[in-house]
Amino acid sequence: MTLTVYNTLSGKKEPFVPLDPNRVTFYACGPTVYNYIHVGNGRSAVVFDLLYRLLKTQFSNVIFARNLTDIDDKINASAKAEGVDIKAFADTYATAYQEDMAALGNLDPTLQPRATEHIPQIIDIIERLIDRDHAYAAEGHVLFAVDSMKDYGQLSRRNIDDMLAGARVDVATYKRHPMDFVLWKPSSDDLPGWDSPWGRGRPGWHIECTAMIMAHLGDTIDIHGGGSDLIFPHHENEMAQGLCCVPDSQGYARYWVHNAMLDVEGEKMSKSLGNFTVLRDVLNEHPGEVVRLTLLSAHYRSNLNWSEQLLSQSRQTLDRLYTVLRDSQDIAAVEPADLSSLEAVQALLDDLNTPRAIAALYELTGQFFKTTDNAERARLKGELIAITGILGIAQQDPMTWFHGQQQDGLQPEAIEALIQQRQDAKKAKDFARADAIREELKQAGILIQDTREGTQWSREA
RNA sequence: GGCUGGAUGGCAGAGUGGUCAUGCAGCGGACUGCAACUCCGUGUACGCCGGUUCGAUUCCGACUCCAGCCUCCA
Repeated sequence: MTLTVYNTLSGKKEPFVPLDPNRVTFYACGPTVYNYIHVGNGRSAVVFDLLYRLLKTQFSNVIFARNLTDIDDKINASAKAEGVDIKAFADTYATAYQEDMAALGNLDPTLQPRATEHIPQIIDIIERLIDRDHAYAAEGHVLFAVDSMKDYGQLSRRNIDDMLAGARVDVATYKRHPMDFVLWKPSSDDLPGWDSPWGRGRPGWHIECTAMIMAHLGDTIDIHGGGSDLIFPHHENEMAQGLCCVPDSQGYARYWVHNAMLDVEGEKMSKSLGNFTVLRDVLNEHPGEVVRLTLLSAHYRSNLNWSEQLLSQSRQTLDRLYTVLRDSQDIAAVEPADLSSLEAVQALLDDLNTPRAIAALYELTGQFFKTTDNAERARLKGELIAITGILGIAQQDPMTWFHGQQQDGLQPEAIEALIQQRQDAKKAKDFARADAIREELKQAGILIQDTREGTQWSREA
């Protein structure tokens, strides 16, 4: 069973065959660091982290780069509005981004290149584009000439004329063609800038990704990922640059993978609409694994409507998975001999079908609770661990999951003591006393269960 | 206006030309002193209209509605 992915470029689901199986190259668009990311941004990051994990099960050497765009007019404007240093401002949010990624359980990418560290490479690509007549300098700007490329619009399946019909922007006088986009723009003294053949300036959007890809991954990469809202213009323009700056290019990215948007009440969650939920606010209220599972609960190419109800369902799912792990603490997991024979893994290999994988996980838990055969339980535990390992969920110790962090309130020793008192009361048939203790614990946010494994407790979500 | 995707039971969400998705919630039952956990049982779901077919939620066409992109956006 091999991995298949939906390729935006072809509009079809295709088997994934890397150019070089010994070096799989994968680039995902990271954030422009000018504020805290919202949950929708988190979805993209989780989806591509999952793809990274999955690729690692199939190939020994996967190079995964996720960039940080730390030079951008929005950064400049926001920093100025707050009256802080631009670089310090960008660094603040870059750090916050890393924290958010970790909280979601995302692995560290192989590389996390930053735009400002690739200015020479950016200038080099622009020069090559000019040399090859795909770009031109005008009034301190350098622009990419879209009509110099016959397939421009291929990725987003649109032609220049159609786009012009819907265009609502004023066309800058220095553009030869209205759709031409900026590769380099002049910086005034109060803005970040670098010396270049076209004067002191800074890169336009799009170009930094191409520079980082070519610097670290190569002229042709296997997979390029990002949100579907980046298909046009961002990825279209990246592809145009990437193809045009290389003679006889073998392709810029061979597979384009795009995740669908997160919705709020049927509408895209976005910064411009202002209907977003800041990811770290959610992470303050819910465990990272709950947020992660929620973001994976729909297929990545389907819109996902964000809601509290969804979060609590994910919480329940994780409780169930952790219940299996808790009940099997004294059973050694048996590692599956063939990972790709597992239903859940097959589902994931089929274009990251996470809902089917989660359903398969449920099947496992059901089998686990039904059987009393420890050999089978050991096998099921092993399968569950293998699958949750790929999904990046249920990675904690089950007792840590249920007992939570040592916070304020009742400490474990006190809780255990009360539970013992309740056991004694039950033994003495003093059920009123037993229930009173249970109620007392509940008031303290502690729930107890008399399971077949003995009395268990957990902190209320 | 152009281009992409969607429309599945109370909710979430897969999938399929003809027998089951799955989960949550609900209902009934087992277990339990009671709860909870766990188990068992329980639902005339596939936007609308045509067509193809022995048979369509699934294929084809029209229609309605929704979302996304065409401007910064994951």
